[in-house]
Amino acid sequence: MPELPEVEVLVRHMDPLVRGQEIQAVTVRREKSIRPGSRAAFVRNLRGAMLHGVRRRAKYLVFDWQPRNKDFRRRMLGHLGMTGRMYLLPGGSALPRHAAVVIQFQATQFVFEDPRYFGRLSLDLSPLEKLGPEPLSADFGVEDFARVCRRSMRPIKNLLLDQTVVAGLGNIYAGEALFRSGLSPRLPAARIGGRRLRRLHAAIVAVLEEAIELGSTMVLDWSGKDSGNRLFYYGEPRGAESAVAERFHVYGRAGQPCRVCGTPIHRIVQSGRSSFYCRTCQRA
DNA sequence: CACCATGTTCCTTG
DNA sequence: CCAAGGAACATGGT
Repeated sequence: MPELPEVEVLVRHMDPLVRGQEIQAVTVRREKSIRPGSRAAFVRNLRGAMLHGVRRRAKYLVFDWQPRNKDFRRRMLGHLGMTGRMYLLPGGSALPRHAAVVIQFQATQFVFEDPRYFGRLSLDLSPLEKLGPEPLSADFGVEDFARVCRRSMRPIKNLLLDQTVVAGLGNIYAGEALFRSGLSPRLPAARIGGRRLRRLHAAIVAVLEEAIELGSTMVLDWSGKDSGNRLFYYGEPRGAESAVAERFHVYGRAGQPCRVCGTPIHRIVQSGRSSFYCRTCQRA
């Protein structure tokens, strides 16, 4: 489920539910999901801690708490990888097969489930240091963004996936932002002029904001059972069926007509990943 | 059976 | 040093 908007919506749901909760017990059912780090150190640091809350940075979740011993760590990083989910279940509920880590609160249990094990939890916060600006904050300035683009010959799609350039875009929203700004994903970044770069910058912000807005209108399937709309674990939309169905303009739509001009959406592979775009609306 | 998949990191090659 | 490609991680959907 993980690009910036999905993590943001998850955090907004989860923060009020974990804030003020005391960690009674921690079960690491899959040690590889604590990475880097060991099960023993992880459990020792979390047990007895009082959660302050959870927030988002790029695609990461940052949990912070008051540890039971002042020498213990007070923050944890979470990443959902490709298929990770985090949710709360009533205490004592049956766990899904791929529940990797379970944290017990008073009446509920936090579950980190991840079939593919690309996601992780860790007490090591250092990955945050390498991240570029948050796209929805004032740190994401159009001038800085333009400067980075102008000195790179990499295809713009690849640049948008680079978390040091802007933090939080993934394959879906990078492609959607390029569609919205009318740019081919193959364009060498340095060949995009100031005007088009400004349009791209604005498209990145708009695409992310709209996705968060859409996600916020849905009811989370808090049980974690629903595979939801196949990409994320949102449950049913509240009176916004069509918005969900038409959520993407290009992602996953190879062969289907462009919503603007009707040209079949084209699929190419860049750096081993699919890029979808309209060859009429998105020019080189 | 085949192919594809929202992410990151590491390694090799140019 | 930079950029690109492939592999690895391991499973599930179509």
